[in-house]
Amino acid sequence: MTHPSSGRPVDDTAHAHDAEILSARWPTLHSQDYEANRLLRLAPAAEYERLAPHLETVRLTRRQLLYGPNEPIRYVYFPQTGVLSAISHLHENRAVEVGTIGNEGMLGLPVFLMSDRAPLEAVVHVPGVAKRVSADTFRELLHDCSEFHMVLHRYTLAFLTQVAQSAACNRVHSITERCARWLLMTHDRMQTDRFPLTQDLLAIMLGARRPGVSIAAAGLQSLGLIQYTRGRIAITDRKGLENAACECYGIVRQHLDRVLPPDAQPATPPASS
Amino acid sequence: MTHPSSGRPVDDTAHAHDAEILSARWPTLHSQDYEANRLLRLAPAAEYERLAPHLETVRLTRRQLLYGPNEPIRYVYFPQTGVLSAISHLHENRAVEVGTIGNEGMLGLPVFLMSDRAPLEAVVHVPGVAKRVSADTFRELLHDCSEFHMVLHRYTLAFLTQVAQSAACNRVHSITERCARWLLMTHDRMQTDRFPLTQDLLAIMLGARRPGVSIAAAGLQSLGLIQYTRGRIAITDRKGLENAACECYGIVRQHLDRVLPPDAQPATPPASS
DNA sequence: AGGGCAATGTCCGCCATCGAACGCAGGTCC
DNA sequence: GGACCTGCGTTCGATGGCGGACATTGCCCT
Repeated sequence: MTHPSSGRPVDDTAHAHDAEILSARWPTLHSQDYEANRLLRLAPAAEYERLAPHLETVRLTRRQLLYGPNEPIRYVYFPQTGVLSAISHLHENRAVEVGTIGNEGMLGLPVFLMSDRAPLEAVVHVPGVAKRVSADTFRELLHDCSEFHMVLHRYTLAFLTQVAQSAACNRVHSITERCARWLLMTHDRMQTDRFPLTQDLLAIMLGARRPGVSIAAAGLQSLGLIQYTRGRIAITDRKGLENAACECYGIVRQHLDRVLPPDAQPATPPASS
Repeated sequence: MTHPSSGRPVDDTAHAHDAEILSARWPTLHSQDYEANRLLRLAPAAEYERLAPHLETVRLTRRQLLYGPNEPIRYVYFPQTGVLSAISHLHENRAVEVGTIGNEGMLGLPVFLMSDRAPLEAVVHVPGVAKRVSADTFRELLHDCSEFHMVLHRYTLAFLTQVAQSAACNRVHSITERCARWLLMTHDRMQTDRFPLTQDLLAIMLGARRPGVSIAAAGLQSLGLIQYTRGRIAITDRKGLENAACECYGIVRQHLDRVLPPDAQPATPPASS
């Protein structure tokens, strides 16, 4: 099932049809070609080089559980593609997404924040590829990476902001608004307009019932904003979706891009100037 | 209106009747007597001493705005008594609390996290006293305080957990449950069973309407769990309240106490071993 | 081609909460 | 003592979303 040859992604549970997504990218791990993950991209060259040998590229498959609530976190993930979710579980069967992680961020903040676990579950939402480091190695390496340390601080704040906004949003906004917001956030983290997503899953993400999401999604579709069939969804009118979504989308996005500009270079320049 | 003599708290808007709360405490800023704030308490002596000269004690008055959304944060606050709230503001008039801060924590995490602002508002909820440092000084001092740095990392995680839990809680639990939870969280941060609190304010905190809170509060009172009149509330049956509250209370509390034990000593022991 | 499952559409009754208003009472100030 | 404000209780209709169930429709598998 896996393909244990040299540079290939480690993969426990891959489906064959996920493979083509990543065909172009992986053997060039630690050189200066474009790094898809925003955080790694913002690491200065020296610190990136230090990290690189310990980064392994793995494939993330749909619904894969990366860690459970209050379980020790064994790896820290830097997604290149795909989308992950941090999910809070309440008393049996109720579960709500509290945070979304894609190539703008990392999964495993608790490791950075001096703990080895958190009461959240991490699940793969949209399949993709990530680089990962073992938690222990990561902890050690951080000592010598002051610049990257700061990058992670900023990301921590951005993530905190996202979660905080969700707390308010979950209280105030309608299913349709939240649905639109969620789709936009996911779209931001994707390279294509089409991605796999069932309404079942979406319902959990939004902390709503599936029929409710069904209606909301049908509404958005009838407005021509999205289009979906059996677990595949396509964003067909982004502007329109932004209108349909609540303000929360813009607030979180702007804050993220302010503290971690998507096109910024590392503060200690690679070689020039 | 203020009292600019030597060690006295700076105070822009104090009401006279808040004064007795703090009569015993303030002139002994930087010595090793018991520090009321859990984070400062966990700082090793050397680092605490470095911080101490820059800490000024201020009085926090009810409804005082400590900073507004997206405003530069000028001070970092370590409450000794009283309770603060981080509030998310949505499109005009809707506002929801996303985090609570008392003597277990600090206000101004964005400063620690390499930013100078966040889209949250910070308001005093229950009057009290806090130590504060200017944001700039705090940033500088942090470089030399690696142990305290770690403490703050842990607190960041605890706060993140609290906010994440609120996101889920806000989506799922009833007003009564959230009301009970909120009272418990506040009670944890208080030294007494009675404190000022209007249902108006409580409604904002819970992101609900005032009449809704009125009913929930009346319910809790009729069960003998609390008691209130005109802006003063008393916790009369803590155990009972814990039963009435949702699981979120316990989850957040346990997580906090695990990453930052309330009675722990600084990791670099004062003199022994 | 047909069985079966996964994903979606839809219907019902119901309840918590909303939105907006009005009435009352305790405390404060003149 | 009276005016006033703030905090609390309560009412009414409206409604979004819940809980649970059932009917469809693609897609996959054999």
